[in-house]
Amino acid sequence: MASIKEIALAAGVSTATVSNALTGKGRVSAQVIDRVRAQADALGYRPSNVARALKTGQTGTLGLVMPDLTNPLFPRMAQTLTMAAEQRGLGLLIADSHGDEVEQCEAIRRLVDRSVDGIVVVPQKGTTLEPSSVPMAVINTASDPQNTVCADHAGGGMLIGRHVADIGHRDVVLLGADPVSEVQQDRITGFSRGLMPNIKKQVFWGELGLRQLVPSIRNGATAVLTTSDLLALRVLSELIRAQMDVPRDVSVTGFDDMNFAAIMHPALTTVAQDVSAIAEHALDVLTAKIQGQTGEVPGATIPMRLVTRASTAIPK
Amino acid sequence: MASIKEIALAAGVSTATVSNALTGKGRVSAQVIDRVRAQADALGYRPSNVARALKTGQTGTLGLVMPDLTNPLFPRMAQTLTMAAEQRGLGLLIADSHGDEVEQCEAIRRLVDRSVDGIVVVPQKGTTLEPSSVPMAVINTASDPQNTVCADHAGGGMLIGRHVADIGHRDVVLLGADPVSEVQQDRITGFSRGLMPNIKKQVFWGELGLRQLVPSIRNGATAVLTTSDLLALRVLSELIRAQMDVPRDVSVTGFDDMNFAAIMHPALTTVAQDVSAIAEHALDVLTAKIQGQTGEVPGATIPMRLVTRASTAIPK
DNA sequence: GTCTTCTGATTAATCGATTTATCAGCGGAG
DNA sequence: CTCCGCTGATAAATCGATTAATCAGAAGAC
Repeated sequence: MASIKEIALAAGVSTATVSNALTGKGRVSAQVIDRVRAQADALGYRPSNVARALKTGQTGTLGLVMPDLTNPLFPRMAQTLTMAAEQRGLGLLIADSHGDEVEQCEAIRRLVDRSVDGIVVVPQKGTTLEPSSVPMAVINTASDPQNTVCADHAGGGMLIGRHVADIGHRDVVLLGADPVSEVQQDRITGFSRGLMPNIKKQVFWGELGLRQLVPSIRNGATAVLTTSDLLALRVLSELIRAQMDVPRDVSVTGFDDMNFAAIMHPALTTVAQDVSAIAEHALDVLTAKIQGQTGEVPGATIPMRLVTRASTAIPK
Repeated sequence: MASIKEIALAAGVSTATVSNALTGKGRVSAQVIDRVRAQADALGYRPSNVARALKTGQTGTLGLVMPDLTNPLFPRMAQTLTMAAEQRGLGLLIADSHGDEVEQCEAIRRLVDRSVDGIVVVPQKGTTLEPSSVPMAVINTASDPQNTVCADHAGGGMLIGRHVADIGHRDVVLLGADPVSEVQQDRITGFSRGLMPNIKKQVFWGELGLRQLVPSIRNGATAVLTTSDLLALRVLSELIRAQMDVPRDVSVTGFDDMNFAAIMHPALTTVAQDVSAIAEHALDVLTAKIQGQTGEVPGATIPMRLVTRASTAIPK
């Protein structure tokens, strides 16, 4: 309600002096600063950052574009980014690109129209971003050339692969949900790399893959490595329906360590992303870009952590 | 980049006329409107809503305050609200009140400082909101006097209770996570109301309650009604550990129909919120308040929908 | 004593839109 | 012919801050 003008009037100085006193810029005597500060909080002054934004061209607000939130990891990312932004005194406007590349562009345009200072994008599977007027940070996967920071999906896959190999599996099924997703491709690649070369590997995708599962196991496979916890859950249902026990008859792994992974039965062996490290890094890069650092930053890759639980065991 | 001034120059008119032509206010001849529009999109003009906000006092941005996002329903609400706001041409700033009543106030203050036009609050369990200078809409539960709109938690509980009673259960355990939560209290109340009066009911809470479960079942209980899907998942693990089969030995129900409820094993009987109806109503009320409707709107209650799946069955 | 320098503050422009008050011109009424 | 009313457009104020330019006065240099 109270503006800089009222404070100026009350303190008997000019608005410029009030601004300088409150922001610490310019030259103001100590006593005047005190007087202005006193009047400011006597009047319950809160600066209008709309006005400030108009003059300075910075709104102190970032945008976040997320793919459709069916994947429960995204909300976690959104929340972590919100908190990380908050700590830097920034707001976060969230936009949703519900599964559509066109909508993704639209979402970015909307955010730009709302004059955000920068945008964090978790891109739609298999899309490329057109360059925009505002700085961007991309959270995707190492194999995306536009990538700014991401979890080490391939590395996480390797951890899983090596774990399964270590405990003795020699015939393994790799299951992904959608081959269009670069992230899932990288995870599958990681699996293969983590398993020894002499291990038999079969890669399946989607619904079709789910149906190929049981035959493969009857044919000798002893482990199913999936590219998401949700997918692992579906695999579990499928196996139970086929009267198979996890982990006695077959080991199953997930990816991302979602909230239910620890409490489901059997508890799921999976790998966890360091979401907060990713968020922090994304904002670091983005704020640097906003402040005009021009140098191209190489994409950072945050290691994943193996979480071994009950769903993997030594093959019989 | 291009401002109203450049358009004015290019079209040979004043800035006032440009503004009038583009917004459809004031008196402008048809030809001038055409000329201005042509220049506007020739220059790729995008209005600065920072400037607009400064003059009009409306930013076209709403705030959303959520409790800590451990509950996976909240992200869904956040996403739905984001989309609903988007459709109305509004932005949504999300703030998190990580589990703390003080933080909740802080979050609201931060949003007000960012000059949002109104705030949607999903309050922290067992807290009250202090009145603020900006319009608010509260999404909580019917028994909260500040409530604006909510799912019919008691009604949902009733649906569950009645379903379980209908299929023949006569000794039932009601399990909640935290008695401080008004929402969970209402759900439990609903359970009781849905079950016939002659049915034996025991109410348990939290970790302690989880440990009382198996004894109660050994003692004759045939169904466990929980106040959340996540809790139901934990119950399932507990029962499997005790060598009990769901639903053969005991029926289990959840609440909210979260993403994993349909694909876990056994698939979970639960009730679903009409999240999008709730979001729409919240925004309707909020925008009405912003436009100055002063009349107190009575809290609306959106019915829930029973989803029967494999986790409930006729008791043996 | 004059000239420079530095300090502490003010004046006024500015950001980009909206909006009120004003104005020029034109047609019709009297 | 003059006055009124209407239309289409403009000038200028305004929102609330930031900031470049300016200025008055005191202190220090020579």
